[in-house]
Amino acid sequence: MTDQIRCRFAPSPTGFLHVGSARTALFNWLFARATGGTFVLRIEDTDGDRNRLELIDVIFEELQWLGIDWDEGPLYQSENRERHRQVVSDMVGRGHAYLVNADNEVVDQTELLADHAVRFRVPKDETVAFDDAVRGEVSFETNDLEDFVIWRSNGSPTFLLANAVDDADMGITHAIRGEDLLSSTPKVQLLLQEMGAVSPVYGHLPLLVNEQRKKLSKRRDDVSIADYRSRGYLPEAMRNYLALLGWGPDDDIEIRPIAEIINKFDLSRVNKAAAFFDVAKLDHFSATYIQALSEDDFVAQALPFLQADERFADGAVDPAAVAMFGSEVQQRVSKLADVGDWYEWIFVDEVTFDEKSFAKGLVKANKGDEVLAGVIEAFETCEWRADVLNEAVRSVGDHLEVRSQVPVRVAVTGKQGGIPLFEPVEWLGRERTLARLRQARERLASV
RNA sequence: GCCCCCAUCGUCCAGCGGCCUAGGACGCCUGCCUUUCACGCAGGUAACACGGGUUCAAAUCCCGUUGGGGGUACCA
Repeated sequence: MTDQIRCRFAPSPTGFLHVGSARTALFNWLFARATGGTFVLRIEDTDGDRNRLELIDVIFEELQWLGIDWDEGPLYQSENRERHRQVVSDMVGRGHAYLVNADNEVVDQTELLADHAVRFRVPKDETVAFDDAVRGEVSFETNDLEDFVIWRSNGSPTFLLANAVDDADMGITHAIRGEDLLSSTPKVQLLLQEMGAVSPVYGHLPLLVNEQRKKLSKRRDDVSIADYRSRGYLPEAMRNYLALLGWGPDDDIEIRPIAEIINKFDLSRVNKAAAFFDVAKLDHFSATYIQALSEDDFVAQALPFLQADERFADGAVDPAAVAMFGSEVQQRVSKLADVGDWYEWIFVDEVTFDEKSFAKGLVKANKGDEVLAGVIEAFETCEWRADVLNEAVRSVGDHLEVRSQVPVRVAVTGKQGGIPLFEPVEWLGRERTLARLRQARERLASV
């Protein structure tokens, strides 16, 4: 049981889950699942900011949404305050750490004092080396390290101290985290060493970067998992995509069930170079997962997004109609928030013309007005059935020797592209369709 | 500045000394399908940063250069 792997995801309670953090959580989870190890969730609330519990819940929700479950925890670092204090106090007692006042002047005391911070006494002329699980041998000289703070003057431990103590206490065997923490590793190792604790194996994941190749930042970049969730990306797609940032299976198959990913995952084969979070590729993954949904499932998942879509009046979205054209929409979207684009003309009272479409599909179209006139005439009396409507439009086009569908489509939907036209038109009904056709003709005449 | 890390198509990965005239995916382009758009299918475009070694043989190992990034807080 001693070689049982234990890894952890240790976010700080910021109130949202960053895509980079999510990737870190995912890799830890994959590693645990791949090795039969234990995945622990620990909240690094070193400031003891427990009144922000609801912010922590957001992180749990996003992890659950991604299908990342944990075996132990959540544990709160703030609950180990006394233990942390004891460790710091012991270090001071042993002379391996010292007090410092508000002006950063050394205070010669062997007991912890209020309003005094504690700095760790970094040994001189030593080399701290460790074998990083993804990077291999990494080493630092202690002479390059300053005596860092391990205990704040407000009576709380710093990340460095709490991290070292908790990993040791929890028997964490592998600490897999972002590369931004690489240079803090020697400090943690020094702490561990001083405590006489065994160091976990560290594995530093390559950073996720933006197009400028800078670390993804909350301010500049679109980084909240919640945002992607609210845009209707499927969690399986997001998880699959995230798994491929910094790692790839040796058989080149990218989109695959999570069980296979777990099977193929190998921490030692994780990349070292930073990766760009490419939304275009995410879109492709998401589209693929959406297409794989059953039609019923797609409709059920799309409905809430349509109902929340501000383009539609209350009650305008007819679930039966959504279901009727569901499969056509399903193969055209990459995220659920986009379904409204395809249903828009169907559920809206008055279509808004896309200027480019209107110009191309009607103004510049060959005999656009004549097509509309012919179709209006046919639609006034023909049987109101999709196939009949389709034939009528074709026949008008044949007589005029032009392609007649696009002008009609633009007139009725306001746009050039879209799902097959005639079934929705049948659903729309004669009156509304005719009204749109006539309105388009008037608009055309006024150009 | 100092410390550390990194370097294969525009992007994400495969490649772990010979199978590489470098493979897959996204994107982009072309064609097919289709009186719309998309899906699908078939093609195409495009990379081992540079310079030295080591070796019979290097994208793969070593060194250097250049470039990029991270850290350098009583944030984590």
